[in-house]
Amino acid sequence: MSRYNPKDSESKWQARWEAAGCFRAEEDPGREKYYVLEMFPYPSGRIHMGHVRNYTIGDVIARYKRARGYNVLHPMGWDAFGLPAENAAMERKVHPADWTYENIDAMRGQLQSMGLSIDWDREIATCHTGYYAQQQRLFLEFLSRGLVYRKESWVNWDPVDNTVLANEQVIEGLGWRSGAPVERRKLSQWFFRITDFATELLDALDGLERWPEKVRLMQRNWIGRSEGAQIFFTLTGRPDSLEVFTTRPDTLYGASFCALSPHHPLSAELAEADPALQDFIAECDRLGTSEEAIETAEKKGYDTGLTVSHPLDPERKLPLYVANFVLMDYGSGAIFGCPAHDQRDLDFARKYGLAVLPVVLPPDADPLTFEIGEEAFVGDGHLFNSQFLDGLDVPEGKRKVIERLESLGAGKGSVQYRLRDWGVSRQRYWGCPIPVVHCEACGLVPVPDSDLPVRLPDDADFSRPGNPLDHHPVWKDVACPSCGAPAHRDTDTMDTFVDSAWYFARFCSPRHEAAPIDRAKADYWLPVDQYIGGIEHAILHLLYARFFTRALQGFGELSAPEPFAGLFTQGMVCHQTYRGADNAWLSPDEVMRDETGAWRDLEGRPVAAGRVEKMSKSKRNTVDPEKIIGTYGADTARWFMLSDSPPDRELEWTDAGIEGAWRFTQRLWRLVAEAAATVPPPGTARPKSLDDGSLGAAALELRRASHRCMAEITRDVEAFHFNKAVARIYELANALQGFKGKEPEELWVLREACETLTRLFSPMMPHLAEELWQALGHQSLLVDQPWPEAEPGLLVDSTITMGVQVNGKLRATIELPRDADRAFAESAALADPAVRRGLDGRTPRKVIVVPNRIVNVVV
RNA sequence: GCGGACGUGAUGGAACUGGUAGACAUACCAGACUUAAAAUCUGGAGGCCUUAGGCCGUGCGGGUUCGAGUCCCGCCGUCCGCACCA
Repeated sequence: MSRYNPKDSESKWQARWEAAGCFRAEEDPGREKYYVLEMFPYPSGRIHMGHVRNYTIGDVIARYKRARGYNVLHPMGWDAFGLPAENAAMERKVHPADWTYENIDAMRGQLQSMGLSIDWDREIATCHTGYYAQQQRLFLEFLSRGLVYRKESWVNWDPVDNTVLANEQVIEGLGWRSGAPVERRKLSQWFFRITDFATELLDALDGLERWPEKVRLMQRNWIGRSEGAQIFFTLTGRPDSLEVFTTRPDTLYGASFCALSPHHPLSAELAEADPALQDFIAECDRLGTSEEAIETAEKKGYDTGLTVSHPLDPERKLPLYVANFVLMDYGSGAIFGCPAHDQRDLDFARKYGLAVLPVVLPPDADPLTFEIGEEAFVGDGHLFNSQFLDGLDVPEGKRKVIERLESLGAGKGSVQYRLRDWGVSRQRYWGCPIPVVHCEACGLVPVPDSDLPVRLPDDADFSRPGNPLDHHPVWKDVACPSCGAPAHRDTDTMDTFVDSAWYFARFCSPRHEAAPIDRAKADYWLPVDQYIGGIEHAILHLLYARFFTRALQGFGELSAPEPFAGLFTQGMVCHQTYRGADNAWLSPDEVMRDETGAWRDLEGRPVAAGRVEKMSKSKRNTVDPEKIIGTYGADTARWFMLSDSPPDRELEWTDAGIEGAWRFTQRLWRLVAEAAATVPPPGTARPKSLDDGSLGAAALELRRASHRCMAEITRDVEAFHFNKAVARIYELANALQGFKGKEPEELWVLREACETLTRLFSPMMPHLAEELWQALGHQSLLVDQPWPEAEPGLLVDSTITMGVQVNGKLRATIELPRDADRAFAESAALADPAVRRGLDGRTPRKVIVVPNRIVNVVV
C-alpha cells in the first residue's frame, strides 16, 4: 500500500473547500451563530509555533461547531501597525507599508497551508486605510462624547523607541518592546477615559463565567478598587486644606504626620521659596521606577515646616512632609501617616522621631501595656485612644468616623481605583493618525467627517530619529477646518492597542463604509463566543477591548456589553535550550550526543543542556512551522499541537513528538484505507443482527468502542481537553486495528467504526479526514457532514468489573451484571478466593457495596 | 511583601461529584519481518521482595472516612501575576 502524501492531498482539499466556499459566513437569523476568534497576529514576516498552536485550537473549535450545525464565523486579520515596521524602514530603507504587506502575504500563505477553516473574504489589516479611516471616526466619536481628552501629564518615555508608553506597557520599569529603562517626562497627551468605566469593568467580571478565573483575578487586581475615605486636613496659616485618601479612616486618631508626593502641586509651590526642597524633589526624580530601585530605595521625607490640623481635634497639629514614596497619580497624591498600623508609616516615623500612637488594640492585648515595637499592627481588633470610636471594631470604626467627618464637612467616604486613564499618544509614524487639528485661534478642532481619513504620507523620512510625521515638510500644515487659518495636524498616532480594541466588531462587516460597525450585523454575531489567545494579553488588550465595547454600547453602535463571552488562554510552545562553551545559545540543530551521552557542538566542544523554555529567537530554540509543514504536512503538525499537553499548559516541542504524530498520521491512513477496500459501499442497509441481539461479541465490542468514542470526544472537545480527545482517537484506532471480522455484518460494523474514527478526528486533521472519507466511497465533502451522535444504548455495558477491597486494600476484581443488587454483589465478593485469603478466616464486620463501583469488606 | 496556580512512573500526562492510581502517548526492552537498517506488526513494563504471592507507592507530616491523588490542617518546593496603591 502506498503512503499518504500530505503535500498533494492538503493542497487538493484546501482548493476544494475554497471552491465550495465552505467557510464563508453569512448572517442567518434562522440559525444559531457561533463566533470563533483567535487573537489576530502581528505580521512579523513568518508564523511561529505559537501561532500554529493558537490557530489549530481555534480551528478545531470552529470545525466542530460547524459540524454541530452552528452558523460559524471564523475570520482572520492582521494587527499591522507597530514599531517593527518602522524599525525595518530605518534599518533597511523599505517603506513600513511595503514591509508590512509583504509580510502579510507571506504569512497568509503560511496560515492557508495549515488548512484553517477561515472566511478569508473578511480579512482585514489595521494599517489599511479602510480600517484606520473608521477608527478615526471612532476616535472622534469618543472625543465628542468626552471619553477622549488631552492633558499635560507625567508620562513613561521610552528613550530607545522614542515614544510614550502606557502604564500597562512598562514592565518592571522597562519598556515592553525596547527593554530600555523608562524615563519620566511631562508631555501633552491624548487619553481615553477608561477610569469612567472602572466600576462597570470590575463588576462585569463576575458575569464572565467562561473566562479563566486567573484572568478575571488579574483584571480585578489591575483595576484595584479600594474603599476608604477622602479626608481634608486644614493647613496652618493658610486658607486651603490638604486632601488625602485612606483605606483606614478608623485609625485617624493615630495620625502623626501628613506627607505629599514630590509631584504634588503644593510641593512645587513650597519649593519655589525653598531651594532645599527643590533639591529633595530633584533627588526623588532621579530615582528610577525599576523594581530594585523601589525595593532598595530608602523611605525619605523632607519636613516642610508647615503643619496641618487634625480634622477631629483641630488643636492637634501634625507636621507636613514631602516624601519620596507618595505617588502623585494615586488618590490625591497626599497621605496621612498612622505609624502604629502601617509598616511603611512606622518606618518613616521611627526615622524622623514621630509619635507612634496605637489606636487598634489586638484581641487579648492589654490597653495599658500594649506597645508597637518594630512591627505595625495591621490586623483587626478594637479601637482605643480614639474618643468616640473607642470599643468599636475596625469596620464599625470606619463607618462611624466617615459619618462624623461628613457631618463636619471634613471628609467623606470614597472609592479609589488603581486603574489610570489610558494614554494613547505615540510619537511614531506607523499607526493610525489622530484626526485632530491644532489651531491657534480655535484650539483643538476635530477633522470633519468629509475630510476623513487623515492618511499617512507615503514620503516620510525615516533616516533620522524622532517622529517622522512631525518632521515631514508639509504633512502637518493644514487650514483650520473651523476658521480656515493656517493650522497644523496632530502628529501623534494611536497606540496599536486601539486598533485591536474593536477589530472583532469590524469582522462582522469588514467592507462596510458608511460606519465603523454595521450594527445589525454586529448584533447578530457579537459577542465572540470563543476567543483564544495567549495569557500575555490578560490585562492590556482584553481590558481595552472590554472598555471599547462598553463605550460603543453606550453610543448605540452595538448591543453587546462584553466583547468575549468565552475566553481560552493557551500555553506557550517551549523547546530545549543549549549553551556552548562560551555560554552562547546554541540551536538544537547544532548539538549532538557523543558516545557517553554528553552534549557536544558540531566541533566536539562540550555543550550544556539548559532549561526547556518558550521558543524565542534570542535563545535560538525556535522551530520553523513552514519546515515542519513542508516535511510532515499540516495535519501532523496540528495533531502534535493537540497531543499530550492540555492546551492551557505549556507544550514542549520534541522531535520524537512530531515523529510520533507523523507515524500516527500514516497509521490512520493505512488502517482506514485498507479497511475501505473490504467494507460494503456507503449506504448499505443496517444489518438486522445489530438490533435483534445476535451480533457477534467482537463486532458488538467495536460498535461500543466507537460509540463511546463519539460521546467522549464530544465531551472532551467541548471542555477544551484536546489531549484527552487525542487519546480516545488512539484507543479507537487500536480497537479498529485488533478487529478481524470478515462476515458481512462485521464489515458493516467495520465501516461504521472507520467512518466514526474519520469524522471524530476531522476537526484536528481535516485533510486526512477528507481523503479517507473519499476512500470510503463518499462523493460528498466530509466538512459538510454533521457531527456523529452516539446511540445511547451502546454507551452502557451489560457487565461491570468491580474492585473488591478488604479493609480498603484491593484484593480482587469480580465481573457482575450491570446494576446487580447489593446482596448478590456481596456474596460474589465474599466467594472470591483472593478475598477469602485476604480475610484469613476472620468474619466480616461490615460489607460496603457501592453498586457498579466497588465492594469493601471490613473486618 | 500581597495574590494565585501547581506538585502523579524515565518523560508528557489520564483518573467523572472521594470508590480497581498510572488511560493514551513518548522513550525503553523483547519477538516477527529484513542481507541489514528504517518503517511496520506482536508483546512487556510503577518500585521492592526469591516465586504462587506479598509489601510499598500520587512532594513531606498529620487528620477525617469503610475507603483519600481527590476533602481538612501544617510544612517544603516550583511556576505565574501585581508590587512604595496609603
